[in-house]
Amino acid sequence: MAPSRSATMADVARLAGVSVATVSRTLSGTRAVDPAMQRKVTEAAAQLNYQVNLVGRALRQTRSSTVGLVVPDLENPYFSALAQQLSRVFSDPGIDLLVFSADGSLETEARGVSSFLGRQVDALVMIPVHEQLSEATVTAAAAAVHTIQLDRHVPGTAASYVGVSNREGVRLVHEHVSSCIDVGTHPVVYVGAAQGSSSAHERLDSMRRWFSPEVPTLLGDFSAAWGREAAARLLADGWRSATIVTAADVIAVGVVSHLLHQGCSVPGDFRVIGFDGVGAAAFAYPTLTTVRQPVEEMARSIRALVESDDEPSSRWFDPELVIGETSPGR
Amino acid sequence: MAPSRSATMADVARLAGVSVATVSRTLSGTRAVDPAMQRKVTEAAAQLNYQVNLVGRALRQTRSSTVGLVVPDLENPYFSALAQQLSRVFSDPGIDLLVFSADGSLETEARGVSSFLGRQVDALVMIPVHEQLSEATVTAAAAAVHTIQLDRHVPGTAASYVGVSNREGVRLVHEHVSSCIDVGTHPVVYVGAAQGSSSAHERLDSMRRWFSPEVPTLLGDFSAAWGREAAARLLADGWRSATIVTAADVIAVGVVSHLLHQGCSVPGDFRVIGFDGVGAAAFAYPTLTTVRQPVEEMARSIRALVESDDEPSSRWFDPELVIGETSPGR
DNA sequence: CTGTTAGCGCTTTCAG
DNA sequence: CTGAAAGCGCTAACAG
Repeated sequence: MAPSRSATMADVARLAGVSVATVSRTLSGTRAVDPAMQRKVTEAAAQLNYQVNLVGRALRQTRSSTVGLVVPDLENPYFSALAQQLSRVFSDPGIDLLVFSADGSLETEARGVSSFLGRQVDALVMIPVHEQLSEATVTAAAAAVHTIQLDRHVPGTAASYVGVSNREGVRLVHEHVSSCIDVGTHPVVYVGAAQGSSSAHERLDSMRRWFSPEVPTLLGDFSAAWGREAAARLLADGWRSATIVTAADVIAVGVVSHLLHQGCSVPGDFRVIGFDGVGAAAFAYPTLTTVRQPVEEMARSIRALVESDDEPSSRWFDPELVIGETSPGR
Repeated sequence: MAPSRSATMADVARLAGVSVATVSRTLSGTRAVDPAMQRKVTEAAAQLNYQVNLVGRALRQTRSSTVGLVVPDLENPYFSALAQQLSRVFSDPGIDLLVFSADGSLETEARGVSSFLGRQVDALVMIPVHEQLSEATVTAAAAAVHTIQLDRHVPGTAASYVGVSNREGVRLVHEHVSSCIDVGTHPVVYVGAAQGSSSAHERLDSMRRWFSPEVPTLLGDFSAAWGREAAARLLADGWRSATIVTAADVIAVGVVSHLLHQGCSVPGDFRVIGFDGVGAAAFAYPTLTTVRQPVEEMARSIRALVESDDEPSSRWFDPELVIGETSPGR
């Protein structure tokens, strides 16, 4: 079927023999309408297969019942989990969550934000690509619309923030590891992601705080490929046993995979600990000891922020340690 | 900073001392404008921090430089991979790809589609939730705008289709398995997803065609949890060795994980084969033998369809077998 | 409860 | 090349 010009409210009004105002009121239910007219309108609309033009509505109302979400990347399972939870919590009050991927690029991120602003979103949720370099974009967003940063934090902006306490997460890891081994004599290594995102930054800082300022550190990105490479480097450097704390489950999966392929024992030789606790990684073999983030609660908290019209505020959730086979309890 | 009413073209025109038409022409570059005026406009716009209101533009132009993507679920790594690739290919020609998750629900899917239609998207890409029950929604979409079904197919609609040949995928699996074992005497089991999506359907049909009409079959959903459960059932039913073909990598990960936890050998006792070949599953231990879909090419093909204004058409890509450790070559 | 009408911000004829 | 003005489809005053 060839796309045909679609019916407008005026068409419906004409067919139903009423005014456009009555059509509008019937269809959006903003005001009482005589039941008889209501029926005529509904029938005419059905007959013409009328679909409300949200662009017209948004232009008039200067809002759009839409919340925009800008993520750095959709292939990171943690981000897709957040996106999925957010869609779900906004579905209920009839708000459409639209997702835009910045594809790891600051320029694309800026484009996504101005696109959403130009579309008159009611609120903007974003996981900033970079801790410093995304500042202009976050600031621009916050100046125009209610903006909530998620997971990653650009300091000094007027936007709200929802995330997990990375410091508490690493504290849980430290507590767990301490109860299993003697942290003073057994080596602990950190495989993280390069500075740039606040979560990477905070996790590294917390490692230094809870374990040791000199904790050996390998920094790459949030990917399984990087996990493999990091493990290869450790082995090449002569490590034969250690506790490897990682910045994300995907990294941990790569680390574990490489170690096992090289004939190392996990957790015998190497304990491995992940971060995030969402996605299929949790179901892999062996199961991961990880820090689980409460993504569902975080999503609900964001909805609450969007609905309230309070001052920008920040909320840190406490994560939870999940014991798996890559680092079992004592 | 409190969100303030943002500047409009009229404001820019006033400040620059020109007409709104000139502002429009300068900013969108649709027509030649005197360089001097151009400069005045650009400066005024910068000074007022002017951002074009895309809603006004879309209302006037009846299009929006936007393509909508409706997926059943963002947590399925295959879908997020497609979403990511699509964002990337549309980024180049300056089209925003906006993603909406139907959260597995037909109602939400319908809402997503009418939302995009109401927003005047230039084209709509959708992975239908259900092979039959999504028909009304796909048809409605196709009647209003250029619509392309992706991965899953609702028969008998006027929408284009881009996907992989599941029959060819299963043929590759059959060829591989036949070269490793005697398919006549060694058991082959299929762990799939319940009918509903065309891909699940086609993969099962192809299993029956290439292997045997009586191939033992367990149907669940596209999740690692289901993979685990299916493996548990197989063991409970007394299976001690088999080749397990699955409908997706996430399922395969769950199957492998459960088997290894129960002390079975993979691929010694059980060979396991996945489908999709994207995401972190490929980096897990042991590595998966799987059927890789050419997601990048598929995304490019969709962009080509959107850009051309031809009749609806369908395109099936050939997948590729990737040998991993869960079912090595002979 | 219903109808008329004025715009939301923008692009695009149409004159000049 | 520039400006005035119409109008995209809708909702919200306002008057009846």
